[in-house]
Amino acid sequence: MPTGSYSRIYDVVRRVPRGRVATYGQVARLACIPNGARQVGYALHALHDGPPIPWHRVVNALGGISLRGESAARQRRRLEREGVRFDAGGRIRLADFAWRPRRGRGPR
DNA sequence: GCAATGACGCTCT
DNA sequence: CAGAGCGCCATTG
Repeated sequence: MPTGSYSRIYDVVRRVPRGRVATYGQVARLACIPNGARQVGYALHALHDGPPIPWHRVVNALGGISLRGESAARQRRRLEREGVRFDAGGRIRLADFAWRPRRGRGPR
């Protein structure tokens, strides 16, 4: 484990409900890390395996998959299996599938 | 400790 | 609408 900072990111990603997606920037913000979108991607990459985190529900701000090669195809596959639809451009319509968490969500 | 890298985001062209 | 450039911050060599 690199640092405890990632725990916060994992905690947020774990809250993303099935059939919905969150953007890297959104996760970063929810994890109290403004402008930390890259760190979210970095954290998920380090996720090699172990904790049951729905990393595949995290996409970029354009609603597309930032991964390359087989990894991207695999993520898309999983999302489609959850009901997430992709358009002809391989992008998700965030207006319909973006996760809308309720602020705070914890106490209060 | 500095330089380079990266599963990003926003703005301009 | 698509592509390129710059900024952001943590991890790694």
